[in-house]
Amino acid sequence: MSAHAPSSSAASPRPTRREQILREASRLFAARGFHGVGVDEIGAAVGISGPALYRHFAGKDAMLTELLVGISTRLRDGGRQRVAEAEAAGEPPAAALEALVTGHIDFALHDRDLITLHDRELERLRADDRRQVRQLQRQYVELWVDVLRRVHPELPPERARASVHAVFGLLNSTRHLSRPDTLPDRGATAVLLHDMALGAFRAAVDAHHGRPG
Amino acid sequence: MSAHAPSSSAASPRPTRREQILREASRLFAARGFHGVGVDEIGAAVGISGPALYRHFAGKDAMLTELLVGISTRLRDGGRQRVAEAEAAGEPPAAALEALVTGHIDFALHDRDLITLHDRELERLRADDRRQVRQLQRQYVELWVDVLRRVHPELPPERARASVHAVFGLLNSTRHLSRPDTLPDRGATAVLLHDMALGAFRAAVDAHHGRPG
DNA sequence: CCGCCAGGTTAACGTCCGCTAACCGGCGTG
DNA sequence: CACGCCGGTTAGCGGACGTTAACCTGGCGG
Repeated sequence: MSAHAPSSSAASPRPTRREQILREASRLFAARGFHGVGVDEIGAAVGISGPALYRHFAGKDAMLTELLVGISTRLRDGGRQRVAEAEAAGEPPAAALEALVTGHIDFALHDRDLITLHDRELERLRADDRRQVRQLQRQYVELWVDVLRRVHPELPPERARASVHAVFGLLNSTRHLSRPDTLPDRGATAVLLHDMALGAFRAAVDAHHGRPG
Repeated sequence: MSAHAPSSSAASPRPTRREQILREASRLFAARGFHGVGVDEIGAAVGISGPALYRHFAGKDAMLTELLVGISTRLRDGGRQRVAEAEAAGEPPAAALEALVTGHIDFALHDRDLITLHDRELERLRADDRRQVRQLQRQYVELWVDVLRRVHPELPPERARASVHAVFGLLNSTRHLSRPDTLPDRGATAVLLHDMALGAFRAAVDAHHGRPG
């Protein structure tokens, strides 16, 4: 991969050209699919045209790679940090799980296009890049599984993993949501998703002991 | 649309050529995306090659259209039928909701590729076909919303709709699941998803009254 | 037995697309 | 002031892709 990405941390007021391109590319890829968007179109979206993109990226594939590796990394690292903070504060595992849920929702609401891409266009990557992204995703899942099983040690690993995948599906549904026709504001949506995710987890646990009568 | 589809009901032992093509096309489209699959590839998957497909379909677009219209119609009609049956049997609304959940899970587990396609490749349709599919999807969502609000009349419509979308996300996560590395059998997965879906709905309702302390 | 047609084949066409080549202007630095 | 290079431009190439054309064949009805 190319060496010095501009260290995608807190929002810079003046986005660099690279960042503009990545932003527009993610928007277009999410809307029409990787193969459905041409380089001319991406260029036009940032006011330059066509082959000028090659001054910033090795090719169209490199843009998708950077987007997917970027979001997978940020998800994993953000999750790790939240869990570490909760533990450092001496909070119980349940608090760490809530922190994971809240963090993921923030991500899904803020970077909707990237959330869409990262489970939709993974197969378009070159084999080695795909392996890398899958590893990052797996580490993120395992982080959730570990925390979930610390809250409910009686939950078998495969069952915990399936529950986590299901909750990801629930949380990532924000991509269908959040259009003007839905809930009033993002806050309400976030709270609703938070509660539903925890409710789903609780149901997965309750059902595993005898069913609740 | 072309007139006489072979009335896609119960599994015929000898699938017609058209059905073979649709099956393989859905598999390939789900795996690599509509634009990522060539007609030669689809042909090869059923043992014929390339342009022979045009003896059965007007074009590549027509295959996708038929797949998406087909699954959207079957989802909506299947849901309507289950709700009608529950009502005819004099069962309470909660039973109808459970029937919807169970039916959707059956669908998601059995037609995984189609479930994937129908929220992933919608934008590739021609405008009028897209409108039709969206209308079918909307009717399916509204069916769920109506049943859900019959179970919990105090739930505001927008909140109910958001909950339904979130549960769809949860249920459709089977597409990530059900690989060999997950739960032992489909039955266990189905039960888990069923319980989590109902748990998520309950949480959406509980949170709406004062939070449970 | 003839002919037709359903359902294949291969060849070819036109377009689109990713990418490279060649060129160029402006601006910061020695 | 000259120069280099960063970041643009347009032209064009090569290959892939959807689709059409032209042709072929085997089985079935009259």
